[in-house]
Amino acid sequence: MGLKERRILEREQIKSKIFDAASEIIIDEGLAKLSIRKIADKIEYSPGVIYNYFKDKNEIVELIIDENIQRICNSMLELQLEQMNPKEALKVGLTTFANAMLENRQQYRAIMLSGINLSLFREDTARTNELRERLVFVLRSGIDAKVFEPQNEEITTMIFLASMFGVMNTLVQEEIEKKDVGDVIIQRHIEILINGISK
Amino acid sequence: MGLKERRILEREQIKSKIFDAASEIIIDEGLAKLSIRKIADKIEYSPGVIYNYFKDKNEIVELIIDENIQRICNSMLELQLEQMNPKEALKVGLTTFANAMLENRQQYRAIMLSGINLSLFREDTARTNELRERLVFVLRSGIDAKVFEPQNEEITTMIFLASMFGVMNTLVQEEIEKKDVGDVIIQRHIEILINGISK
Amino acid sequence: MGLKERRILEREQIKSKIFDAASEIIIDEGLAKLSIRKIADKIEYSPGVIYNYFKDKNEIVELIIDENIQRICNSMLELQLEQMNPKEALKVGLTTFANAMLENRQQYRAIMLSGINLSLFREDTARTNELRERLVFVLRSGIDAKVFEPQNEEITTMIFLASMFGVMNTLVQEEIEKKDVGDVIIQRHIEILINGISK
Amino acid sequence: MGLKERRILEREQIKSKIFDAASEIIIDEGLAKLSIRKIADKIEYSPGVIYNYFKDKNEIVELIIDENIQRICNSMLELQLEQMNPKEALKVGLTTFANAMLENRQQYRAIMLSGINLSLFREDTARTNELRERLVFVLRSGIDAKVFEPQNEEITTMIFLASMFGVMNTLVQEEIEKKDVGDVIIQRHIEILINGISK
DNA sequence: GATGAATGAGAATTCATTCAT
DNA sequence: AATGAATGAATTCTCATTCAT
Repeated sequence: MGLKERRILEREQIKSKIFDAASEIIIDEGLAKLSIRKIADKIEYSPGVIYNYFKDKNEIVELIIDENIQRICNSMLELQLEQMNPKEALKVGLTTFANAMLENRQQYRAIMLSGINLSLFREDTARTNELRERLVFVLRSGIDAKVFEPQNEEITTMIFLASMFGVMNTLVQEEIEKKDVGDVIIQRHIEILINGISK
Repeated sequence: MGLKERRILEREQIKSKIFDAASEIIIDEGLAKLSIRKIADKIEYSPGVIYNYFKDKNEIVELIIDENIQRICNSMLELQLEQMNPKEALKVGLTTFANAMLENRQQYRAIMLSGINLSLFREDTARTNELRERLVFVLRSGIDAKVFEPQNEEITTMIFLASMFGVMNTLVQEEIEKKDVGDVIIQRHIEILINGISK
Repeated sequence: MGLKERRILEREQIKSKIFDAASEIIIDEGLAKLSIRKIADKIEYSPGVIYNYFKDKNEIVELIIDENIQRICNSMLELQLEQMNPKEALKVGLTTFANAMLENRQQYRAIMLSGINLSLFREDTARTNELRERLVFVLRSGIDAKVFEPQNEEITTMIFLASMFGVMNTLVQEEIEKKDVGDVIIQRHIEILINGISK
Repeated sequence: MGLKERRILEREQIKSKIFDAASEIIIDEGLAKLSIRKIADKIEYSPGVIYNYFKDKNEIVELIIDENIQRICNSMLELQLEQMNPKEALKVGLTTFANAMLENRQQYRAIMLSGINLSLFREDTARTNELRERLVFVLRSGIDAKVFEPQNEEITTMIFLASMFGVMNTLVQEEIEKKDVGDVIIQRHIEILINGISK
């Protein structure tokens, strides 16, 4: 491995370190308490160094949020929902979505609270769009198959996602960390939602 | 009225003034922009005086959040849900709850943003307890009347409230301020939830 | 003297202290080296305190510059130029102007170099306008009296002021502080200018 | 050419590159925006390398200023003033001087802003000395030819140069960039100066 | 009780300079 | 000679809180 490669590698490592430190601070203390100085302290570098790797604090936050949104979306988009019946598809999809969100609890909270989760509904991020379209597709299939009540699929999708967010947020806030309790709540929640739109 | 009483009264009045000023700032500019200086400017007192009435800034914020939670709870607790059939009771109750939350969008957001809405589920505030109990009661009536599926009412209550929070949060964040659009979403949401637990 | 008056007085004193400290720093080290911290160090207060008296650093700088412009303008505007013959009026006016500028050498340099002396020609500050008008009037009188060559008075005024600035700047920079040497140069300069437009 | 010579040549080339990059930045963005990082970016070298060629940032700035002073001086020194009559010589000389200054407005401003144009009068830079001597010579010729008033030529030279600086500074600051307007002012200015010392 | 000046710690950011590689 | 990461001190500004009056 040449010098250049090592440099690049090291660079990536430090970038990761900064990224992870910021994530941890968000997890431990919340987004509002994140500061450049705290990150620097955590990685035991001087504050200025962070600007060698990121444009500004905002870039770090946005990257963390983006990364999480991508991860959450991807988890569901990897599924082969089209091959399942609509109810099953919804159930599997939403469950996967929930689990992906709970994977990084506090980071998810950062997303939720930063006002940036707008993007899930409004901005044209490829992934979030895909996610919504996938859900809309499943709902439409179900309506066509006379399994779901015929209702505006866009609105239903929005409600489902928003509702998921709310329940996830509560789980995180209530610090219901025991997997079994959380799972019961999530399952029941998804059941209610699917029931709620079924004939 | 003796001197003492007047003193106490005056004290309460100033406390209120501070409280209201802080509320207004949160409503107008958001929790992040709330500062002691701003409160002081608004009430036309000096900053220091605020510490004669409140321990610190945090206490004010917590009180405001509490008050809003109370208000939101009360709006629903004032209803005579017992006299309605369970479905109707749920629908009216949740709609009222939603409207109460949307009344002060920014303050509601402050509640969301501070990790304090824990209290809705965990802390033994009289009002929040009552709210939960009321919902549990309605659910139980519905189960007894064979209108709702027999399921753990505590969990269902939690899910309902959390789900409401999620949708409200999205409405506020998406800045869906037109009442009619918001109303459609809220109604559809409540419909899904009630349908979801109905036989 | 009541408490309030004393407070106001003290406030003015501190404001002056800040103002003077800033002036001194400009004088000693130049505008580029002026910083809030340096001011604070000089007055032996904490940096934050400065923001109790001035909006920001810029306000301080602008005030210093304004004040000096006012002072310089006033010195000339107080003269009764109309009662003199045009040549005499010009000579007295420009000499006064020069002396006023040299009074606060470094502050004058701050004005000169800050790019703010624009105002002398462009902005509609009452005083600077008046100054220009006064000179234009003198020139016009001289032209009417066939003492000066008929030429655009606005342009001549601009050239005179700019030329004065240049010579003053050089005197300050060259640190020609001995009054007699400076005076000779200034007198010769003014002579040349007046000669230069005379028939 | 031996290895040593090539090394020296290369060294000079890089030095030039740094120098030119810095000049461009000053021209485009002004002295205040000049930074080592920016220079490094421009020449596509790393920041550290600059310190192999220059002691520090200041040295670069001073060299640029020197160079500009040289250039401005040279523009006038190249003229064959001795072959003209004194008035013509002054007019041509000062006009050339003015145009040379306006060629690089920003750099000229850098000269003004740094207290370094001292050198024009005080330091024994060969070129600036020559410039002053040339003007002194022209003035003396005029005095001998009874065209100019007999007066101290050193002082007159100083006044002329200082006056030119003042007017140039104003032109640059007022952003009078249209050549025709600027030219009128410059010509009128030079006229006044020459008139001012003529019999 | 009220004042409001002052503090001190903290925020983000910039940048000349150094130095191990 | 060149790299570029790191430093450390600097910048402006904000704000909760304290305290002498």
